[in-house]
Amino acid sequence: MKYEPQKIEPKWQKYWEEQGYYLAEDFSKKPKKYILFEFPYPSGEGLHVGHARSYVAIDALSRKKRMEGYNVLFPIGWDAFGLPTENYAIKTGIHPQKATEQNIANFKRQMKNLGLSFDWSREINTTDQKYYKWTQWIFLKLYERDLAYQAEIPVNWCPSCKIGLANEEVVGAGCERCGTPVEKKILKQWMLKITSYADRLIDDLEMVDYPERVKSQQKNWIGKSYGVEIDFKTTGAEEIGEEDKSSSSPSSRKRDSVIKVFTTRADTLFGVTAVVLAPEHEIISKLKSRILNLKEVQDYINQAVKRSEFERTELAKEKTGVELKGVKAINPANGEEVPVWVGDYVVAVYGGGAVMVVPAHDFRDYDFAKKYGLEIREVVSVCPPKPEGRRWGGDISREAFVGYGVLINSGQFNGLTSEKAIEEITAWLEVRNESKKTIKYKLRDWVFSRQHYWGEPIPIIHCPKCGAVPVLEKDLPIELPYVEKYQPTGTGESPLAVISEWVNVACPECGSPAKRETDTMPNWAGSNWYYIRYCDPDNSKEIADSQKLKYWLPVDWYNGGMEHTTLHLLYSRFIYKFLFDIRVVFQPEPYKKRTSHGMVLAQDGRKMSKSFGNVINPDDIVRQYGADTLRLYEMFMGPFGETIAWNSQGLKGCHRFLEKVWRLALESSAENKTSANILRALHKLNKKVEEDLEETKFNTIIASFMEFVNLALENEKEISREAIERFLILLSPFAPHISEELWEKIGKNGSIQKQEWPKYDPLLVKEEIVNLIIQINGKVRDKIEVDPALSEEKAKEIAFAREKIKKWIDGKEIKKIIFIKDKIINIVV
RNA sequence: GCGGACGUGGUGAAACCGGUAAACACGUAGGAUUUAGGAUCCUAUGCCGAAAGGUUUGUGGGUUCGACUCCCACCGUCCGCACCA
Repeated sequence: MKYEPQKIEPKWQKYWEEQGYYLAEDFSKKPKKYILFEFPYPSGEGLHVGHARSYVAIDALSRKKRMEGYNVLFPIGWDAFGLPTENYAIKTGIHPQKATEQNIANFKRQMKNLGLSFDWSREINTTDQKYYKWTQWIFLKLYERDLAYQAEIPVNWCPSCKIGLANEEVVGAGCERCGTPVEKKILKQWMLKITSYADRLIDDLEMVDYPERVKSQQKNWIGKSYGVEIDFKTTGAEEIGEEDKSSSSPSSRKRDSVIKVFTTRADTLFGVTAVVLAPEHEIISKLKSRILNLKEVQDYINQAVKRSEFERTELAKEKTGVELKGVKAINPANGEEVPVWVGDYVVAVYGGGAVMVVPAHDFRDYDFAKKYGLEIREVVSVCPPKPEGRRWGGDISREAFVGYGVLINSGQFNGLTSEKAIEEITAWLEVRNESKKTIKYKLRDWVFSRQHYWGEPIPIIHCPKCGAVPVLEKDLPIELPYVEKYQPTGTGESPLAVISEWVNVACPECGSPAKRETDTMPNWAGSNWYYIRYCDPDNSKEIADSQKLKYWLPVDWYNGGMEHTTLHLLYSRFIYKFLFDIRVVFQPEPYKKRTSHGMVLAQDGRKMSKSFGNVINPDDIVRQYGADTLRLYEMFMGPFGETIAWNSQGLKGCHRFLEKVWRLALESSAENKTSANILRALHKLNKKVEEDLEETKFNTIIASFMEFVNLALENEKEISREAIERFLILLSPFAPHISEELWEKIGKNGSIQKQEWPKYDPLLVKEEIVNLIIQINGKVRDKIEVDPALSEEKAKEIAFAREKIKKWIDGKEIKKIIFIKDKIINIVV
C-alpha cells in the first residue's frame, strides 16, 4: 500500500469538519485555552508559504492542547479593510467588496487544504457591517471619554497613495507601503489619545509573557524620559512692553516671553551657551517686534517648515540655524544672557520644541556650536576615583563628553556628581519657581483618519450649529455606501465626500441640515479588538456577552509578526485597556503570552514577491507532496522565530520521513513486545514534544520524531503495536492526516484526535546504561558504558584498567580526579 | 548614535542551569537495485592525515580539571528607533 496524501487528506478534512471537532464550547467545564494568531489580510495574491509557517505551527499547538483536555478556542477571520484592496479595485474595476469576497474564498480554500483546525463557526470579517458596527461603537465610547478628538495637524501625507499616515506607518521618512517620501500636509484629523495610556502601556508589560525584544521595542517607542522643564526668560520684555494682541495683561505678556526648555541633564545647566527653538515654536511670533533680523528669521522658518520630513532627516548631518538678533535668553542658574537661535534640528513636537544648548556635553549641540562659533564650556569633568576601563570626562576640544562625571565651573554645585547635581539643581530652581520636574514621551497621539473609501466610516455628524455630534448608538452601523467611484480625490477629502445622498443628514441634536464625517478609519481599527468578537461573534445587542468574555479572555497565546510590535500590538493593548476602564472587559491586558514567527524568504534569499516571480504557493506543494509534508517542513526548516529562506530540497526529507512512518505502521511486524530501549526512546520523545512546544521549538520536535522512526525501523523486531499507536498519537497534531489514516488502517476505532495525549513516565525516561566519558586533562580519551548508579570508586577502578587510559597516564603523576556522576571522569596529570 | 538579537560543516541547523561539538535533514561521493532515468535502500561525509593521532564553534585574552555555553576587548551581520535634548 502506497502513501498517497492527495487521496487521504481531503477525505479527513471533510470528516473532521462534519464531526465538528474544532468547535469551541462556551462555558465548558474543561479548562479553556484561547490560542490565536494575527488574522490575515485577504490580499489578491493569496496565501503563500510564509503565512503557512505560523499557521501550521500554531495549529499543531492547538491540536495538542485539545488532546490534553483543554477547551480550545482557535478562531480565524479576515482583516479586510484597507488600501491594497482599494488599489486593486481601482486598477481592475472590481468593487472592493467583491474583490474581498473573492480573496476570502481563495484564502479559505487554501487554509482548508492545510488541515488547519479552526473553529469556522466563529469566522469574522472586519468589513461586515455586523462587525464594524462595534468598531464604530468603540469610537463613540472613545469620543464620549474625550479620547477621540479632532485637531489641525501636519499629517504625514503620501502623495502617491493620497492618504495620511500614522507615525507608525512611516518607515524611514517614506510611506510604509509604496516607499514614496512622505510630505507634511496640514489637515483636520481625528486623533486617539493613546498618550494618556503611555505609562500603563509600559508598566503593565510586567504582567505579560512577551519576548524581551518585544517589550523593549514597545518601551523604546513610547520613549518615556524623566527630566526638567526650565524657564529661560527673554530680555527686554518689560522694558519694551510691546503690543501683543493675544495677551492683554502685563503678567501674561511676561509669561509669553519665557522659553521653556526640556532637559534630562540639569547638571549641565551652567554650560549653556545658547537656546535653540524649533522653527514651528509659537514664541517666535510673540517675540516678533524684538527680532532685529526678522526677515532672515522668517525666511529660514518658511523654508524649514516647507521642507518635508524626508529632506530634514536627509540633512541630518549638517545642522542649520539663524540667530534671533535682539533677543537674549537668561540662564536662571547664573543670570547669563545667551543668544537665542532657531534651528530645524530641534523637534517641534517633543519637549516643547526648545532646547538649551550645552555644546560641551551634547554631540548635536557640539556640532551646532562648532558651525556657528558658540562657546563650548566644560562643566562636567573626570570623576576623581577613576575606575579602570572606563572613560570619564573628555577632551572637549575634540568632541562632546556626554557621560556623567563631576561638576566644574558650576558655582556652588562644583564637586557634585552628575546624578546628585541633577537632583540638587532641579530642587534649587524649583524653589525659585523656575523649573518643573517633567516626564516626556516620544509616543504621540494616534492619527485615526484616512481619506479613503475602503474603511469604517467615522460615526460623527458635523452640524453648523452644534459642531461635531456623535451618531446615536441606535443608528449604528453607519454603513459604507456602495458606490461605483471610490478613487481618492487627492484634495485631502475622502471619496465619500462627493456622495451627497449619504453625506447630507439631519443633525441628531437639533435636526438642522448637517454633514457626515467623510474620513474613514485606518485598517488598524478593525484589528484592534477582533479577538474579543471571536468570543461571541453573532451578538447583535452588544460587542460581546460579558459572561463569555469573562470565560474566554484573556488570550492565552498570541502569535504574530515582529513588524506589528509598535503597530497592532501596541494599538490593541491600548484599546483593550480602554475597554477595561469602561468595564467591557475584565483584565488590564489582552494577551498573556506573545510569540513571533520569522519571515520566509524565497529560495534566492530575497523577499517573496510577485514582481520577482519567486513566490511559493502552498497549493503547489500540497499537490506534489501533500499537506502533512508541507506542515512538517514549515516547522522543521529552522528556528520558528527566525527569518529563513525556502528550500524545496528540504521538503523531500520530510516526505521521506512520512513514508517511513507509513512503513513502520503498516509493514513492520509489530506483533512483538517493545524493548526497554524503544520504550525509553518513546517516552523521551513524548517529553521532548511537550517541552519544546512551549518554547516554540518546532524544528527540534520534528527532528526527534525522525530520530525515533529511524531507531524503530532499525529495530523493527522490538516494537509493539501499542508503541506504534502511541507514536501516532504524538505525531497527530503535527501531521494530522497521515496519523488519522494510519490509525484507521491499523484497526483502531474512533478518531485519533479524540485520543488523550499520552503522559510520559519520568522513570522510564532515565537511561539504564550511560556513557561515561573518560578525559585526560579535559580531553576525551575513552568512553565506557556503565550503570548509572556507578560509584566514584568503581569508576576510577574501571578507568585505570582501560588500555587506552593506561597509555596516557603511564609514568605520570596524577594530580586530581574529577568525577561527575553519569557523565565524566576527568584525570588531571 | 541608542536599543535588541546574533556569529557553529558545502547548506538549514542541533547542543547553551559549563561536561562526548556538529543530533536531525539537505547536498555530495561510492555501492545495491534498474534496460536507462527517476525513485528506493546501504555506506561514507567538519578539517589535516594512509593510520596513530592532531585540530575545529568570528578574532584575541581571561576564569575553570573542563568553555559553543560564563567574563573582558575587538571584528562582523541582522532587526527596530533615530537630531526625542
